[in-house]
Amino acid sequence: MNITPDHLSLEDIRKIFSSKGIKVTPQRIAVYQALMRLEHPSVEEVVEEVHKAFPTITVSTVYNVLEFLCDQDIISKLRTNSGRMHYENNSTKHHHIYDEEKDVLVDYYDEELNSILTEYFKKKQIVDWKISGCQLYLSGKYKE
Amino acid sequence: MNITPDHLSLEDIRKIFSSKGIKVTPQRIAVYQALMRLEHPSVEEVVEEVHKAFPTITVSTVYNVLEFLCDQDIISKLRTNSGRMHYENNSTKHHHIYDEEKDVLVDYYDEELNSILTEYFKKKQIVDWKISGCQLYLSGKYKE
DNA sequence: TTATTATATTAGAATTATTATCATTTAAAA
DNA sequence: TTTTAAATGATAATAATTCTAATATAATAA
Repeated sequence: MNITPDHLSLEDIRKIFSSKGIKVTPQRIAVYQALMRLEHPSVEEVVEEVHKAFPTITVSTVYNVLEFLCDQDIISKLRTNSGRMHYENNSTKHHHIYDEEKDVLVDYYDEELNSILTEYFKKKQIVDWKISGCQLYLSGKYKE
Repeated sequence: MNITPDHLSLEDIRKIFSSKGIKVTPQRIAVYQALMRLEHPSVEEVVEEVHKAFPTITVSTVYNVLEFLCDQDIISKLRTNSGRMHYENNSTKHHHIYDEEKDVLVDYYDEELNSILTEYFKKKQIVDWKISGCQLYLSGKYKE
C-alpha cells in the first residue's frame, strides 16, 4: 500500500520529523500541511496557502523550511522553464507535463511508464554516475 | 545521415536563417556559431564565447537572439535547478543528467532509450495534450 | 543603387525570484 | 527549569532575466 501524504494526521507529521531528528516547529508543520493540499506549488502559492492557517509566518521562513525539507528528502523541488521553483511531497512517483502556453505544470502519473523506466535502468547502468532522480519532462500544449 | 551543427559553414547558417524568413544579422550568426562550439551553455557562457569573435555585442542582444532562435525552433532551452537557463542546438535527440553536487548539466545520449520512449508514446496518447517535447531529466552525483 | 521600412540591436532601468545576514526567539535535551 | 544549538524573521543583497525606448540596419522595392 502506498501511504500518500493526504492521509497524514498532525501526529503523523510530527513523527516524520522526529524520526529524522528534525525539530518540530509550528512553521514546519504549517508548510508541510500546505504542501499536502497543493499540487507542486511555487513558493508564492505555498506562502498564500500557509497564511490561511498561520498568518504571521514570513516568506523567509517558507523558503527556509522548503529548502530544509528538500535536504531531508521529505519533499523535492523542480524548476520550470519560467524560472520559478516548485515543491512537492515525495509520495507517489510521477512525471510532469509543462504547458508552454499557460506556464503551468501538470502531474503525469503513468505506472506502466514507471515500470519501463525502472526496468530499463536496472539493466543499463550509467557508468560513473549515482543516479538519484529520474523524471520525464514532457512539454506541449493542452487542447481544451 | 544526421547533419549536426558542427558541420555547418557560414553559408549553411545563412541558409537556415533565410529559409525560415529570418533576417541574417552578424549578431545572430555569432550567437549561433558560439552555440555550435559549446555544450548547453548558460547565457553567460554564450556571451563569453561570442565576445571572442564579436566583442561589441551586448548581453541584451544575446538574450534576444537566443530567445528568438528558440521561438523559431532552431535551438531549444532548458532550465536547471540552479535557476539559470541553458541553450542548445536542435541536433541529435538526447537527454540530460544534472549533477546536483557540481551544478553541472551533462548530455545523455541513449538511442535505445529514445526508441523505447518513442515506441511507448506512439501507442499511448495522452488525452487532450499535444506533446512537443519529451526529455528525461536524470539527477545524481558523478563518481570520479 | 538608393530609399524605405519593418525589424533588430543596444544601453540601461526595472523586475522577480531567490539567497544572505544577523539579531531574536524557541524546541527539546540535560 | 535551564541551557543551547538551531530555527525564525526582518531586511538587505544578489543574480538572472525582462522591459523600454532610442538608434541602427537588413532586405525589399523603386
